[in-house]
Amino acid sequence: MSVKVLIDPDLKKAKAATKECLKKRRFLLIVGKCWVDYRGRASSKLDRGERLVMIKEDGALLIHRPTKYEPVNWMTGGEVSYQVKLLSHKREKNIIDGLEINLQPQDHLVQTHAVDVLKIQARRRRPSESIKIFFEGVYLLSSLSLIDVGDFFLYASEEDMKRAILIKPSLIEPGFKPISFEKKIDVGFIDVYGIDKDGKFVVVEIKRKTARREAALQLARYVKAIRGIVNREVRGVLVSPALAKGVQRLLATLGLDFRSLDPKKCAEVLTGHATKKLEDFFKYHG
Amino acid sequence: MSVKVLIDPDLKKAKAATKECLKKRRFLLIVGKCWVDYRGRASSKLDRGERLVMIKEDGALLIHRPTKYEPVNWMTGGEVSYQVKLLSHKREKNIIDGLEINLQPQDHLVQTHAVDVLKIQARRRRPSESIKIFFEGVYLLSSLSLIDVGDFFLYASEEDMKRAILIKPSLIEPGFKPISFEKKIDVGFIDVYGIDKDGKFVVVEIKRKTARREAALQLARYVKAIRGIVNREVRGVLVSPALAKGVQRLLATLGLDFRSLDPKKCAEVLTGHATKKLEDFFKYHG
DNA sequence: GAGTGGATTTCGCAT
DNA sequence: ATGCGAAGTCCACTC
Repeated sequence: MSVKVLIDPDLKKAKAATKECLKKRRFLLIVGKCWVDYRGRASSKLDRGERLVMIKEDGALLIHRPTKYEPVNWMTGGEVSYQVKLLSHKREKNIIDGLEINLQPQDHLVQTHAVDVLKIQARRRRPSESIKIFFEGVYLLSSLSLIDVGDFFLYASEEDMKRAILIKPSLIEPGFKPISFEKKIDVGFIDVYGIDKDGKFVVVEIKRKTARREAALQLARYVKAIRGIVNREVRGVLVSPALAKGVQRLLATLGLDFRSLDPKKCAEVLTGHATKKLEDFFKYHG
Repeated sequence: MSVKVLIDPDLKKAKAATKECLKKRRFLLIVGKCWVDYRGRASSKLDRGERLVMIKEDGALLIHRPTKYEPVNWMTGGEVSYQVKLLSHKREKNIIDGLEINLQPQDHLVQTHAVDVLKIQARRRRPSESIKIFFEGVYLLSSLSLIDVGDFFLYASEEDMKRAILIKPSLIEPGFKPISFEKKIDVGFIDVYGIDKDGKFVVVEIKRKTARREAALQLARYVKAIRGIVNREVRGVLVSPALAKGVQRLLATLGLDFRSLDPKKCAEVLTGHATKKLEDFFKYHG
C-alpha cells in the first residue's frame, strides 16, 4: 500500500502528479475548486465550486459535491482516455467588491483577468462522452495504490427470495412443489414454476418490494404463455411484501393470486438452512 | 476552505479526527484497510481490503473499492447517526507463512491474536439500515470544509425533448399543434397531447432511448383512456430515437404511429431558441 | 455488440 | 409520508 499526498500544490505540480497517477493507473483523489462540462448522452454544465474528484484504477471518474449520495458528474470505468493540461482562462471580475459574478463586459464595474487552470478531460467512445474538469485551485491531491481482493456477499435480494422459496416452498402455500427456477419462456423469465396441492401448474412472480401494476401484468403474460404450452390448469401467484394501490383488484380481474412475503423472512429461512456462504458470514460476524 | 490531513495516523488519532469531523459535519475521507457489514434493505458482508470511505456533510456514506463506478456499500444522506469507537478484534493467523487466511481453530497452523480496530457505524431509520466499518489500519484521513454553491444544469434529457417539441411541434409531424404538457390522466402521465392537421387528437409518448415493448403498451393505455373521455378520433404517436426489436410490429398491431427523434436534435432546437440557461452555457464554454 | 430486467437503485415531484 | 416514473441510471447476464 502506497500513499502520496500533496497539500495545496500549485497547478503545475498538480498536473505532474495527476499525469503520473493516471499513467500508473493508480487511484486518484483531487479536492479543489473547479467547474465541469459534460457532453455525451446529455449535456451538462456545473458552475464553479469546491468538490472531490475521484479517478479509479479502471478509469472510472466521479465528481462529488459536499452532499448527496450520487456524483454530480461521472464516467463509468472501462475504455476511458485522459488528457491533462495547463491552460489560461479569461475570467470577469467585479472590481468593486471582488465578488466573482459574471456581468456584461460593457459594465464598467467589471474587468477581465486571466487565471491558470488545470484541465482534466476524460473521453470515451460507445457511448461517445466527454467530461472536462477545470481546476482553478487544488487543495489536496492524493495518489493511492489500493489492494482489495476481499469478497463481497449480498443477502436477501430478490435472488435470495427465490432461493428461500425453493428451500421452503410452503412460503408460497401448503403443498406447493417447485419444479423450475428462473424458467425462460418466450415472453420473459418466470421466477419460480411448480405444482400446487391439486396438481395445477403454478407460475410464481417475485418482487422484493411493493408489487405494482406491471408485476401483475407481467405475471398474467407468463400465465397466458404457459397455458398455451401445457394442457393443464395454470395458476399465477404474485409474491411480494405488499401490493400497490389498485393491484389487488387488478389481480382479481386477471384471476391471479397474491402471497405476502417479506424478504427478511426469506433471509431467516436461508439462515436456518445455511449455505457455505452464510456459514462464512456468521462465522465472521456472529 | 480548510483541509486537514493525517497520513498513517494510529487508530486513536484517527478516531479523534473522525469524531471531530462528524461532529462539525465536515466532509470526511478515510483511506484504509477495513471490512464492512451492512444490514437493512438487504444484508451484505465485505471482506478485508483497502478502500476509500467518504462521509459527506449531509451524512451520506460511500465506500469505494479501487474500480467501478458504484460504491460497494453506501448510505444515502439525511437522518443518519454515526458512532465511532475503538475496539479489539480477534483474528486468526496462519503462523507458518503469515498469510491472513481464516482456517479452523483446531488447525495447529493457526493462532489467534487480538488486533485493534476502529469501528464506524452509520445508522438510519426509515428504512432501518446499519453499516459497520471496521478499520484495521488508516493510511490517509482528511477532513474537508467544501464550499459549493455552483449551479448545475443538465440538457437534452427527456424533459428537454418535451420542451423541444413544444417549441417546434413539426418535430412530431407537419401541422401538429400541442395542447397540453405532462397531462395527468388516471392511468399515468401523457408526455405531450395535441391535435393533428386533420383535427384528430394526438397522444405523444416520448422516450429518450430506444423504445421498448412497454413504451408501446403504455401509449396504448393512454390512447384508450383518452378515447373513453373525448368524442373524437384519437391517435397515438411514440417518439424516440429508435425502436427495440418487435416494437414496430407491436405498434402496427395496436394502431399506433412512430416518429424517430434524436435527443441531440432536440438540444439543437433548444439552442436555436436559447433560453437564459443556454446563453449562459455557451457564453462560458463556447 | 445489443437487448433485458433488477437494484440496498437514487432522485424528484405529486398526492 | 407514500407513490410513481425517469435516469447521462449502473450492472450482470443472455443472445
